[in-house]
Amino acid sequence: MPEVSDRAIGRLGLYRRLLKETQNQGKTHVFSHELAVLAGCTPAQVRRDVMTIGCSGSPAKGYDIDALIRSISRFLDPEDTLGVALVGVGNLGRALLSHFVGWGAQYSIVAAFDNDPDRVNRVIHGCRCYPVQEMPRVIEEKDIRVAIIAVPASEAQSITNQLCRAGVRSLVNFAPVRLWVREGVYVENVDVTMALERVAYFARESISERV
Amino acid sequence: MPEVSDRAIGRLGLYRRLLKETQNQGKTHVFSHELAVLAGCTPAQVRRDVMTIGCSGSPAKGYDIDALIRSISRFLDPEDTLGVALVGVGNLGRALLSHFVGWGAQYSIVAAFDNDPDRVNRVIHGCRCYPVQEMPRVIEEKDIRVAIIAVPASEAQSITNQLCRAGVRSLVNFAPVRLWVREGVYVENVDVTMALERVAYFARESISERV
DNA sequence: TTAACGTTGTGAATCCGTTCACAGAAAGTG
DNA sequence: CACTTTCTGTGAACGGATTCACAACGTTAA
Repeated sequence: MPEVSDRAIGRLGLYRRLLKETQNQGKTHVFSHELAVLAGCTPAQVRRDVMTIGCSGSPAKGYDIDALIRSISRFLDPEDTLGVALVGVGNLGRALLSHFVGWGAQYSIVAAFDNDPDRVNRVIHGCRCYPVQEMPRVIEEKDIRVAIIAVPASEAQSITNQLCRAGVRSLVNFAPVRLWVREGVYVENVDVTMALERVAYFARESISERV
Repeated sequence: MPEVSDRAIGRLGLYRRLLKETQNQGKTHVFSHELAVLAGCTPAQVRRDVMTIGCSGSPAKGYDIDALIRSISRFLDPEDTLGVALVGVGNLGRALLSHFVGWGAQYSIVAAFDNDPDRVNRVIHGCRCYPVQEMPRVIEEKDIRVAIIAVPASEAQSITNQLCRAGVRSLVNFAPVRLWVREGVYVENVDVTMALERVAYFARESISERV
Protein backbone atom coordinates (compact mmCIF):
# COMPACT_ATOMS: atom_id res chain seq x y z
CA MET A 1 0.00 0.00 0.00
CA PRO A 2 1.81 3.11 -1.21
CA GLU A 3 1.71 6.27 0.82
CA VAL A 4 -0.23 8.92 -1.05
CA SER A 5 -0.78 12.56 -0.18
CA ASP A 6 -4.25 13.91 0.42
CA ARG A 7 -3.84 16.15 -2.60
CA ALA A 8 -3.26 13.11 -4.75
CA ILE A 9 -6.26 11.34 -3.24
CA GLY A 10 -8.44 14.24 -4.24
CA ARG A 11 -7.08 14.25 -7.78
CA LEU A 12 -7.65 10.53 -8.18
CA GLY A 13 -11.31 10.97 -7.37
CA LEU A 14 -11.48 13.79 -9.86
CA TYR A 15 -9.80 11.67 -12.53
CA ARG A 16 -12.35 8.96 -11.99
CA ARG A 17 -15.23 11.34 -12.50
CA LEU A 18 -13.64 12.77 -15.61
CA LEU A 19 -12.88 9.31 -16.95
CA LYS A 20 -16.46 8.18 -16.54
CA GLU A 21 -17.59 11.22 -18.45
CA THR A 22 -15.06 10.56 -21.19
CA GLN A 23 -16.17 6.97 -21.34
CA ASN A 24 -19.74 8.08 -21.84
CA GLN A 25 -18.57 9.92 -24.90
CA GLY A 26 -17.51 6.60 -26.38
CA LYS A 27 -13.78 6.74 -25.85
CA THR A 28 -11.88 3.75 -24.54
CA HIS A 29 -8.40 5.22 -24.04
CA VAL A 30 -6.89 8.51 -22.86
CA PHE A 31 -3.45 10.02 -22.92
CA SER A 32 -2.03 11.68 -19.87
CA HIS A 33 -2.13 15.06 -21.56
CA GLU A 34 -5.84 14.66 -22.35
CA LEU A 35 -6.71 13.83 -18.78
CA ALA A 36 -4.45 16.64 -17.65
CA VAL A 37 -6.39 19.33 -19.46
CA LEU A 38 -9.66 17.97 -18.11
CA ALA A 39 -8.32 17.92 -14.58
CA GLY A 40 -6.50 21.20 -14.88
CA CYS A 41 -3.05 19.88 -14.10
CA THR A 42 0.08 18.76 -15.95
CA PRO A 43 0.58 15.49 -17.83
CA ALA A 44 3.48 14.63 -15.56
CA GLN A 45 1.19 14.98 -12.59
CA VAL A 46 -1.31 12.60 -14.11
CA ARG A 47 1.33 10.02 -14.90
CA ARG A 48 2.82 10.30 -11.43
CA ASP A 49 -0.58 9.87 -9.78
CA VAL A 50 -1.47 6.92 -11.94
CA MET A 51 1.91 5.38 -11.24
CA THR A 52 1.49 5.61 -7.49
CA ILE A 53 -1.60 3.46 -7.59
CA GLY A 54 0.24 0.89 -9.66
CA CYS A 55 -1.55 1.26 -12.95
CA SER A 56 0.15 1.48 -16.31
CA GLY A 57 -0.74 2.43 -19.85
CA SER A 58 0.63 1.87 -23.29
CA PRO A 59 2.79 4.43 -25.07
CA ALA A 60 0.74 3.95 -28.20
CA LYS A 61 -2.85 3.99 -26.94
CA GLY A 62 -2.51 5.75 -23.60
CA TYR A 63 -4.43 4.44 -20.62
CA ASP A 64 -7.32 2.03 -20.90
CA ILE A 65 -10.13 4.02 -19.33
CA ASP A 66 -11.98 1.05 -17.98
CA ALA A 67 -8.91 -0.45 -16.37
CA LEU A 68 -7.91 2.91 -14.93
CA ILE A 69 -11.31 3.50 -13.38
CA ARG A 70 -11.18 0.06 -11.83
CA SER A 71 -7.69 0.70 -10.47
CA ILE A 72 -8.70 4.00 -8.96
CA SER A 73 -11.78 2.45 -7.43
CA ARG A 74 -9.81 -0.42 -6.01
CA PHE A 75 -7.49 2.11 -4.47
CA LEU A 76 -9.97 4.68 -3.22
CA ASP A 77 -13.06 2.79 -2.31
CA PRO A 78 -13.49 0.89 0.90
CA GLU A 79 -14.14 -2.84 0.54
CA ASP A 80 -17.59 -2.58 2.05
CA THR A 81 -20.08 0.21 1.74
CA LEU A 82 -19.24 3.22 3.85
CA GLY A 83 -21.97 4.78 5.92
CA VAL A 84 -21.89 8.53 6.33
CA ALA A 85 -23.68 10.62 8.91
CA LEU A 86 -24.80 14.19 8.43
CA VAL A 87 -25.07 16.41 11.48
CA GLY A 88 -27.09 19.57 11.03
CA VAL A 89 -30.03 19.64 8.66
CA GLY A 90 -30.28 23.37 8.05
CA ASN A 91 -30.04 24.97 4.64
CA LEU A 92 -26.58 23.61 4.04
CA GLY A 93 -27.36 20.17 5.41
CA ARG A 94 -30.35 19.80 3.12
CA ALA A 95 -28.30 20.95 0.16
CA LEU A 96 -25.73 18.28 0.94
CA LEU A 97 -28.40 15.63 1.33
CA SER A 98 -29.86 16.40 -2.06
CA HIS A 99 -26.40 16.51 -3.55
CA PHE A 100 -25.48 13.06 -2.30
CA VAL A 101 -28.81 11.36 -2.70
CA GLY A 102 -28.43 8.36 -4.96
CA TRP A 103 -24.70 8.89 -5.00
CA GLY A 104 -24.20 5.20 -5.54
CA ALA A 105 -23.80 2.38 -3.13
CA GLN A 106 -20.20 3.16 -2.28
CA TYR A 107 -20.81 6.09 0.02
CA SER A 108 -24.19 7.17 1.20
CA ILE A 109 -25.63 9.33 3.91
CA VAL A 110 -27.43 6.81 6.06
CA ALA A 111 -28.42 9.04 8.94
CA ALA A 112 -28.98 12.71 9.64
CA PHE A 113 -29.05 14.39 13.03
CA ASP A 114 -30.56 17.63 14.22
CA ASN A 115 -32.22 19.12 17.25
CA ASP A 116 -34.95 21.12 15.57
CA PRO A 117 -38.31 19.48 16.36
CA ASP A 118 -39.51 20.32 12.85
CA ARG A 119 -36.79 18.15 11.38
CA VAL A 120 -36.39 15.33 13.85
CA ASN A 121 -37.98 11.99 12.99
CA ARG A 122 -38.80 13.09 9.48
CA VAL A 123 -37.37 11.71 6.27
CA ILE A 124 -35.59 14.40 4.26
CA HIS A 125 -34.36 13.67 0.77
CA GLY A 126 -34.70 10.02 1.58
CA CYS A 127 -32.73 10.20 4.79
CA ARG A 128 -34.10 9.72 8.28
CA CYS A 129 -33.38 12.56 10.68
CA TYR A 130 -32.69 11.55 14.28
CA PRO A 131 -32.39 13.75 17.37
CA VAL A 132 -28.82 14.49 18.29
CA GLN A 133 -29.11 12.68 21.57
CA GLU A 134 -29.53 9.39 19.72
CA MET A 135 -26.33 9.96 17.77
CA PRO A 136 -24.12 7.56 19.72
CA ARG A 137 -26.62 4.74 19.46
CA VAL A 138 -27.34 5.20 15.74
CA ILE A 139 -23.68 5.58 14.83
CA GLU A 140 -22.83 2.39 16.58
CA GLU A 141 -25.78 0.46 15.20
CA LYS A 142 -25.08 1.52 11.63
CA ASP A 143 -21.31 1.28 12.04
CA ILE A 144 -20.80 4.81 10.75
CA ARG A 145 -17.20 5.89 10.29
CA VAL A 146 -17.54 9.21 8.49
CA ALA A 147 -19.50 12.30 9.42
CA ILE A 148 -20.29 15.61 7.81
CA ILE A 149 -20.57 18.56 10.17
CA ALA A 150 -23.00 21.21 8.99
CA VAL A 151 -23.95 22.83 12.28
CA PRO A 152 -23.30 26.41 13.44
CA ALA A 153 -19.74 27.18 14.48
CA SER A 154 -20.71 27.40 18.12
CA GLU A 155 -21.84 23.79 18.24
CA ALA A 156 -19.25 22.20 16.01
CA GLN A 157 -16.68 21.29 18.63
CA SER A 158 -19.20 19.73 20.97
CA ILE A 159 -20.70 17.69 18.14
CA THR A 160 -17.21 16.65 17.07
CA ASN A 161 -16.41 15.39 20.54
CA GLN A 162 -19.56 13.28 20.59
CA LEU A 163 -18.81 11.90 17.13
CA CYS A 164 -15.25 10.96 18.02
CA ARG A 165 -16.39 9.32 21.22
CA ALA A 166 -18.87 7.28 19.19
CA GLY A 167 -16.05 6.01 17.00
CA VAL A 168 -16.16 8.21 13.91
CA ARG A 169 -12.86 8.10 12.06
CA SER A 170 -12.97 11.13 9.80
CA LEU A 171 -14.94 14.30 9.27
CA VAL A 172 -15.86 16.88 6.70
CA ASN A 173 -16.26 20.13 8.57
CA PHE A 174 -18.31 22.95 7.08
CA ALA A 175 -18.31 25.10 10.19
CA PRO A 176 -15.88 28.00 9.98
CA VAL A 177 -13.79 26.86 12.94
CA ARG A 178 -10.84 24.53 13.46
CA LEU A 179 -11.81 21.40 15.28
CA TRP A 180 -9.78 19.65 17.89
CA VAL A 181 -9.67 15.93 17.38
CA ARG A 182 -7.54 13.24 18.86
CA GLU A 183 -4.63 11.88 16.88
CA GLY A 184 -5.76 9.56 14.12
CA VAL A 185 -9.00 11.32 13.22
CA TYR A 186 -8.88 12.98 9.82
CA VAL A 187 -10.60 16.34 9.36
CA GLU A 188 -11.24 17.97 6.02
CA ASN A 189 -12.24 21.58 6.44
CA VAL A 190 -14.49 23.08 3.80
CA ASP A 191 -14.38 26.70 4.77
CA VAL A 192 -16.66 28.73 2.56
CA THR A 193 -15.87 31.92 4.38
CA MET A 194 -12.18 31.41 3.75
CA ALA A 195 -12.86 30.67 0.11
CA LEU A 196 -14.74 33.92 -0.31
CA GLU A 197 -12.11 35.96 1.50
CA ARG A 198 -9.44 34.48 -0.70
CA VAL A 199 -11.34 35.10 -3.87
CA ALA A 200 -12.08 38.64 -2.79
CA TYR A 201 -8.39 39.23 -2.25
CA PHE A 202 -7.44 37.91 -5.63
CA ALA A 203 -10.20 39.84 -7.36
CA ARG A 204 -8.00 42.91 -7.35
CA GLU A 205 -5.85 42.09 -10.31
CA SER A 206 -4.47 38.69 -9.60
CA ILE A 207 -3.39 35.75 -11.60
CA SER A 208 -3.75 32.02 -12.08
CA GLU A 209 -5.98 29.19 -10.95
CA ARG A 210 -5.67 27.07 -7.88
CA VAL A 211 -7.28 23.94 -6.42
CA MET B 1 2.93 45.12 -1.43
CA PRO B 2 4.46 41.77 -0.47
CA GLU B 3 3.68 38.67 -2.50
CA VAL B 4 1.68 36.25 -0.40
CA SER B 5 0.56 32.73 -1.22
CA ASP B 6 -3.11 31.84 -1.37
CA ARG B 7 -2.62 29.50 1.57
CA ALA B 8 -1.38 32.42 3.63
CA ILE B 9 -4.30 34.58 2.50
CA GLY B 10 -6.69 31.95 3.78
CA ARG B 11 -4.93 31.72 7.11
CA LEU B 12 -4.95 35.48 7.59
CA GLY B 13 -8.72 35.52 7.23
CA LEU B 14 -8.95 32.70 9.71
CA TYR B 15 -6.69 34.54 12.17
CA ARG B 16 -8.90 37.56 11.94
CA ARG B 17 -12.00 35.58 12.78
CA LEU B 18 -10.24 33.89 15.68
CA LEU B 19 -8.87 37.20 16.93
CA LYS B 20 -12.30 38.79 16.97
CA GLU B 21 -13.58 35.88 19.00
CA THR B 22 -10.66 36.16 21.39
CA GLN B 23 -11.26 39.87 21.70
CA ASN B 24 -14.87 39.22 22.63
CA GLN B 25 -13.59 37.19 25.52
CA GLY B 26 -11.94 40.31 26.87
CA LYS B 27 -8.34 39.69 25.87
CA THR B 28 -6.24 42.44 24.37
CA HIS B 29 -3.08 40.52 23.42
CA VAL B 30 -2.18 37.08 22.08
CA PHE B 31 1.02 35.12 21.73
CA SER B 32 1.83 33.36 18.52
CA HIS B 33 1.45 29.98 20.20
CA GLU B 34 -2.03 30.85 21.42
CA LEU B 35 -3.21 31.87 18.00
CA ALA B 36 -1.50 28.80 16.58
CA VAL B 37 -3.55 26.37 18.63
CA LEU B 38 -6.74 28.18 17.68
CA ALA B 39 -5.83 28.11 14.01
CA GLY B 40 -4.45 24.58 14.07
CA CYS B 41 -0.97 25.46 12.89
CA THR B 42 2.46 26.14 14.35
CA PRO B 43 3.61 29.27 16.19
CA ALA B 44 6.32 29.79 13.58
CA GLN B 45 3.66 29.79 10.90
CA VAL B 46 1.70 32.46 12.70
CA ARG B 47 4.76 34.65 13.21
CA ARG B 48 5.77 34.25 9.60
CA ASP B 49 2.30 35.17 8.33
CA VAL B 50 2.07 38.16 10.60
CA MET B 51 5.51 39.25 9.51
CA THR B 52 4.63 39.15 5.84
CA ILE B 53 1.88 41.69 6.32
CA GLY B 54 4.28 43.95 8.15
CA CYS B 55 2.87 43.74 11.63
CA SER B 56 4.92 43.24 14.75
CA GLY B 57 4.35 42.36 18.37
CA SER B 58 6.18 42.68 21.62
CA PRO B 59 8.20 39.85 23.14
CA ALA B 60 6.59 40.51 26.45
CA LYS B 61 2.91 40.94 25.65
CA GLY B 62 2.61 39.21 22.29
CA TYR B 63 0.54 40.82 19.56
CA ASP B 64 -1.94 43.59 20.19
CA ILE B 65 -5.18 42.04 18.97
CA ASP B 66 -6.78 45.24 17.86
CA ALA B 67 -3.74 46.34 15.87
CA LEU B 68 -3.38 42.91 14.34
CA ILE B 69 -6.99 42.81 13.21
CA ARG B 70 -6.59 46.23 11.66
CA SER B 71 -3.41 45.17 9.89
CA ILE B 72 -5.04 42.06 8.50
CA SER B 73 -8.06 44.02 7.36
CA ARG B 74 -5.91 46.64 5.71
CA PHE B 75 -4.14 43.86 3.89
CA LEU B 76 -7.09 41.65 2.94
CA ASP B 77 -10.01 43.96 2.43
CA PRO B 78 -10.59 45.94 -0.70
CA GLU B 79 -10.70 49.71 -0.29
CA ASP B 80 -14.30 49.93 -1.40
CA THR B 81 -17.11 47.49 -0.78
CA LEU B 82 -16.94 44.42 -2.94
CA GLY B 83 -20.11 43.24 -4.65
CA VAL B 84 -20.57 39.51 -5.04
CA ALA B 85 -22.93 37.68 -7.38
CA LEU B 86 -24.44 34.30 -6.73
CA VAL B 87 -25.37 32.15 -9.70
CA GLY B 88 -27.70 29.25 -8.98
CA VAL B 89 -30.32 29.55 -6.26
CA GLY B 90 -30.97 25.89 -5.61
CA ASN B 91 -30.52 24.24 -2.26
CA LEU B 92 -26.87 25.12 -2.10
CA GLY B 93 -27.35 28.64 -3.37
CA ARG B 94 -29.96 29.38 -0.75
CA ALA B 95 -27.72 27.94 1.95
CA LEU B 96 -24.95 30.27 0.83
CA LEU B 97 -27.27 33.25 0.77
CA SER B 98 -28.41 32.63 4.31
CA HIS B 99 -24.80 32.06 5.35
CA PHE B 100 -23.60 35.37 4.01
CA VAL B 101 -26.61 37.49 4.79
CA GLY B 102 -25.57 40.42 6.95
CA TRP B 103 -21.95 39.42 6.52
CA GLY B 104 -20.91 42.97 7.01
CA ALA B 105 -20.41 45.75 4.56
CA GLN B 106 -17.09 44.50 3.26
CA TYR B 107 -18.39 41.73 1.05
CA SER B 108 -22.01 41.11 0.33
CA ILE B 109 -24.05 39.20 -2.17
CA VAL B 110 -25.76 41.95 -4.11
CA ALA B 111 -27.40 39.89 -6.83
CA ALA B 112 -28.51 36.32 -7.42
CA PHE B 113 -29.22 34.68 -10.76
CA ASP B 114 -31.28 31.67 -11.72
CA ASN B 115 -33.49 30.44 -14.53
CA ASP B 116 -36.21 28.81 -12.49
CA PRO B 117 -39.42 30.90 -12.86
CA ASP B 118 -40.26 30.17 -9.22
CA ARG B 119 -37.11 31.94 -8.15
CA VAL B 120 -36.67 34.71 -10.66
CA ASN B 121 -37.69 38.23 -9.63
CA ARG B 122 -38.18 37.21 -6.05
CA VAL B 123 -36.19 38.36 -3.03
CA ILE B 124 -34.57 35.45 -1.25
CA HIS B 125 -32.81 35.97 2.07
CA GLY B 126 -32.79 39.66 1.27
CA CYS B 127 -31.26 39.24 -2.15
CA ARG B 128 -32.98 39.93 -5.44
CA CYS B 129 -32.95 37.04 -7.91
CA TYR B 130 -32.59 37.97 -11.58
CA PRO B 131 -32.97 35.80 -14.67
CA VAL B 132 -29.65 34.59 -16.01
CA GLN B 133 -30.09 36.46 -19.25
CA GLU B 134 -29.87 39.75 -17.37
CA MET B 135 -26.55 38.76 -15.82
CA PRO B 136 -24.31 40.87 -18.07
CA ARG B 137 -26.38 43.98 -17.52
CA VAL B 138 -26.68 43.61 -13.74
CA ILE B 139 -23.02 42.74 -13.29
CA GLU B 140 -21.98 45.80 -15.15
CA GLU B 141 -24.46 48.08 -13.43
CA LYS B 142 -23.47 46.93 -9.97
CA ASP B 143 -19.79 46.67 -10.86
CA ILE B 144 -19.58 43.09 -9.60
CA ARG B 145 -16.10 41.56 -9.57
CA VAL B 146 -16.64 38.29 -7.73
CA ALA B 147 -19.10 35.48 -8.38
CA ILE B 148 -20.11 32.29 -6.66
CA ILE B 149 -21.07 29.43 -8.96
CA ALA B 150 -23.64 27.10 -7.46
CA VAL B 151 -25.20 25.65 -10.61
CA PRO B 152 -25.18 22.04 -11.82
CA ALA B 153 -21.91 20.80 -13.28
CA SER B 154 -23.34 20.75 -16.77
CA GLU B 155 -23.99 24.48 -16.79
CA ALA B 156 -20.96 25.67 -14.88
CA GLN B 157 -18.65 26.28 -17.83
CA SER B 158 -21.21 28.18 -19.84
CA ILE B 159 -22.05 30.39 -16.86
CA THR B 160 -18.36 30.94 -16.26
CA ASN B 161 -17.85 32.12 -19.79
CA GLN B 162 -20.66 34.62 -19.47
CA LEU B 163 -19.32 35.85 -16.14
CA CYS B 164 -15.82 36.34 -17.47
CA ARG B 165 -17.12 38.14 -20.49
CA ALA B 166 -19.05 40.46 -18.19
CA GLY B 167 -15.85 41.33 -16.40
CA VAL B 168 -15.85 39.14 -13.29
CA ARG B 169 -12.34 38.83 -11.87
CA SER B 170 -12.57 35.80 -9.60
CA LEU B 171 -14.85 32.90 -8.80
CA VAL B 172 -15.76 30.44 -6.12
CA ASN B 173 -16.82 27.29 -7.91
CA PHE B 174 -19.03 24.76 -6.14
CA ALA B 175 -19.71 22.63 -9.22
CA PRO B 176 -17.65 19.42 -9.29
CA VAL B 177 -15.83 20.31 -12.51
CA ARG B 178 -12.70 22.23 -13.43
CA LEU B 179 -13.44 25.48 -15.11
CA TRP B 180 -11.51 26.98 -17.98
CA VAL B 181 -10.87 30.65 -17.52
CA ARG B 182 -8.66 33.07 -19.30
CA GLU B 183 -5.37 34.02 -17.70
CA GLY B 184 -5.83 36.45 -14.86
CA VAL B 185 -9.12 35.12 -13.51
CA TYR B 186 -8.79 33.43 -10.15
CA VAL B 187 -10.86 30.31 -9.44
CA GLU B 188 -11.26 28.75 -6.04
CA ASN B 189 -12.80 25.31 -6.30
CA VAL B 190 -14.86 24.08 -3.39
CA ASP B 191 -15.38 20.48 -4.33
CA VAL B 192 -17.61 18.77 -1.83
CA THR B 193 -17.48 15.49 -3.70
CA MET B 194 -13.71 15.52 -3.53
CA ALA B 195 -13.84 16.32 0.16
CA LEU B 196 -16.06 13.34 0.84
CA GLU B 197 -13.97 10.98 -1.25
CA ARG B 198 -10.88 12.07 0.56
CA VAL B 199 -12.41 11.71 3.93
CA ALA B 200 -13.73 8.30 3.00
CA TYR B 201 -10.25 7.22 2.03
CA PHE B 202 -8.71 8.42 5.26
CA ALA B 203 -11.45 6.82 7.32
CA ARG B 204 -9.67 3.50 7.05
CA GLU B 205 -7.09 4.01 9.74
CA SER B 206 -5.37 7.21 8.86
CA ILE B 207 -3.61 9.94 10.65
CA SER B 208 -3.45 13.68 11.13
CA GLU B 209 -5.46 16.74 10.29
CA ARG B 210 -5.27 18.88 7.17
CA VAL B 211 -6.59 22.18 5.96
C1' DT C 1 21.40 47.61 38.32
C1' DT C 2 21.66 43.15 36.86
C1' DA C 3 20.11 38.69 35.87
C1' DA C 4 16.63 35.50 34.33
C1' DC C 5 12.80 34.44 31.54
C1' DG C 6 9.90 33.90 27.54
C1' DT C 7 8.72 35.79 23.32
C1' DT C 8 9.39 37.93 18.72
C1' DG C 9 11.68 38.38 14.12
C1' DT C 10 14.07 36.07 10.63
C1' DG C 11 18.03 33.77 7.92
C1' DA C 12 18.87 29.14 7.06
C1' DA C 13 17.58 24.40 6.70
C1' DT C 14 14.18 21.14 5.70
C1' DC C 15 10.57 18.82 3.68
C1' DC C 16 7.41 17.49 0.23
C1' DG C 17 4.74 18.01 -3.86
C1' DT C 18 5.55 19.05 -8.59
C1' DT C 19 7.94 19.24 -12.81
C1' DC C 20 11.81 18.06 -15.85
C1' DA C 21 13.99 15.25 -18.91
C1' DC C 22 15.14 11.21 -20.88
C1' DA C 23 15.44 6.04 -21.47
C1' DG C 24 12.42 2.43 -23.05
C1' DA C 25 8.63 0.66 -25.65
C1' DA C 26 4.77 0.15 -28.85
C1' DA C 27 2.67 1.35 -33.13
C1' DG C 28 2.98 3.19 -37.71
C1' DT C 29 5.62 3.74 -42.20
C1' DG C 30 8.34 2.81 -46.24
C1' DC D 1 13.28 -4.86 -41.22
C1' DA D 2 14.90 -0.35 -40.02
C1' DC D 3 13.41 4.04 -38.86
C1' DT D 4 10.39 7.60 -37.05
C1' DT D 5 7.12 9.17 -33.91
C1' DT D 6 4.93 9.73 -29.65
C1' DC D 7 3.91 8.25 -25.64
C1' DT D 8 4.75 6.09 -20.81
C1' DG D 9 7.49 5.38 -16.50
C1' DT D 10 10.58 7.36 -13.38
C1' DG D 11 15.05 9.07 -11.13
C1' DA D 12 16.56 13.50 -10.39
C1' DA D 13 16.08 18.41 -10.10
C1' DC D 14 13.36 22.08 -8.64
C1' DG D 15 10.67 25.36 -5.96
C1' DG D 16 8.08 27.06 -2.54
C1' DA D 17 5.87 26.57 1.83
C1' DT D 18 6.94 25.29 6.45
C1' DT D 19 9.77 24.70 10.32
C1' DC D 20 14.04 25.27 12.89
C1' DA D 21 16.98 27.67 15.70
C1' DC D 22 18.87 31.45 17.61
C1' DA D 23 19.95 36.49 18.27
C1' DA D 24 17.66 40.46 20.06
C1' DC D 25 14.63 42.44 23.16
C1' DG D 26 11.12 43.89 26.73
C1' DT D 27 9.56 42.78 31.17
C1' DT D 28 9.86 41.32 35.78
C1' DA D 29 12.15 40.38 40.05
C1' DA D 30 15.78 40.69 43.31
